[in-house]
Amino acid sequence: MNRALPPPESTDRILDAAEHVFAERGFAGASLREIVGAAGVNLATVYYHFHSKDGLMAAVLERRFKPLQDQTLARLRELEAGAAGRAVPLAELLEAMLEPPLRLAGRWDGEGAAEGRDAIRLIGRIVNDPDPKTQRLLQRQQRQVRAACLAALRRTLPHLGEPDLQWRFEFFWGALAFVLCNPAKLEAMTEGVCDPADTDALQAQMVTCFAAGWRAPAVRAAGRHRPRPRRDRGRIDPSGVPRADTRRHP
Amino acid sequence: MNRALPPPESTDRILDAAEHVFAERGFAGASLREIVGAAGVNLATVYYHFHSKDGLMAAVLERRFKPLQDQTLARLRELEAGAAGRAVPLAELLEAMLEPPLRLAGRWDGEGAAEGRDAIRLIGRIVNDPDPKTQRLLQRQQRQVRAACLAALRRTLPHLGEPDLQWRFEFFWGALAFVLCNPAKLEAMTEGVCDPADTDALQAQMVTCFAAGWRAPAVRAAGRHRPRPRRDRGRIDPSGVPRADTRRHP
DNA sequence: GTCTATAGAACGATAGAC
DNA sequence: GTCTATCGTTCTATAGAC
Repeated sequence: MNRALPPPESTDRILDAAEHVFAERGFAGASLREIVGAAGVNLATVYYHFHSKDGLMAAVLERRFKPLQDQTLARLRELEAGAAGRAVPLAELLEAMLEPPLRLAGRWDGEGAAEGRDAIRLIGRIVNDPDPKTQRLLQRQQRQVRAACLAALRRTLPHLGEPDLQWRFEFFWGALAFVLCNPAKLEAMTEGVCDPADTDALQAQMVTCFAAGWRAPAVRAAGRHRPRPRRDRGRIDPSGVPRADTRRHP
Repeated sequence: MNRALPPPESTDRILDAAEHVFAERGFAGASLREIVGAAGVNLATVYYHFHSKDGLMAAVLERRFKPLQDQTLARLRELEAGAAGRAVPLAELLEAMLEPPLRLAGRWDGEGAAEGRDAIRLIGRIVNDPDPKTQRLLQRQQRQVRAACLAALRRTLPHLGEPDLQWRFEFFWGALAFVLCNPAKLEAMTEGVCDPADTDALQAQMVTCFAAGWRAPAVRAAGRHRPRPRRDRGRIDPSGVPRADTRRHP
């Protein structure tokens, strides 16, 4: 297909290979030897350019996150400008949040082929990684976009209190990451009913589901966080979760 | 607190420690040495009882999944019986799906302390793990519950087509896993607005958001999966996903 | 069943020639 | 900048005494 393009520099080949292997095996499960094998370079080259496994991962993430951020922020600014002081319609906000990741995920066939898929799968991996180092990196990257989205949502959904808004905001990203980051699983679980490559269907379903979900009334702030007040409504189930006879140290 | 209980068997201590370390570091990132250190047993003991790292992980998961499954299936049967042929109300279905994991996650303070949290964090880890071996194990475990939930939902939400239903079903579990499996991140990201220990608030928000989202109309089946038909509505953004010219060193 | 001791392999990282 | 060669560590897993 693309014959005229110059061969990718070795750093790009390393980043591409690392993205793939990290997405496939996770950070801890990936070995630099598999990465350099796939990239067709030497082990020492990685250390020369990125000086550690951590540094390589940081470079891989930065390459993807920056454009995603920029695109989303640009779309939001555009919407706010067009709204001229009024609240931006909910569906448009949702689409602005969805479009950059979906466009990346949609690069599914053709020349970009596996690139987008690996990138998205990797993002899905790390947003669920509790490792503090990863989380700091991620949080720093997402802070600005998150604030911008929430600010717009507050104006569009003034009936929601802050906890309502942020819980549902997390639901949104969680749902998106879940279906995007593990396409093989989605297809297997739904037995082909949901096609992870069909980003148009995904976008439509996300917009429909969350526009309605976010418009739902605020949850009345019931006396929050009394230790365990959950009503045991008509329980039968005799099997409890295993009790404290499973303990840590005697 | 609980003094009369017999000391936990070494297999239970190993399972508890493994659950904690697997949740903290992931499967690949966890080392058996850290696990046996926390469990206060010898390395060989693990191999005697579980005969491999894989076997240990399988045992850890089985201990948690079985009760979760049984509880959900029991709740669903109970609801269907009470409905006597009519469709089960949506809110009750949602609560039946939420209660078992939330009860496990809610074991947050008191004697069970970190147990439930580790279990839930681990589940959150593995549902997002693309490793085929993990996925087969998970799929086998979840198959029955998934089918039962979907069957009930089909009766309660007859206006939804099969793709609508299953997309939104995945959104639901994705959202739940996202907020449950990484409590530290949720609290940091929301700057304390969302308290992951407040499972009552989480349940209320999930029910409200997804009851509305699932009741939303079906997405009209637009001519599905033409390669890249997404309308570029009034784009400004010149920054595409980075092509191969974003590099590290000039 | 529970231990010590260690095999055997893979890992991240570095030194140093070119 | 790119290579080969290797260091030192850590890992899963096993052998064999008690």
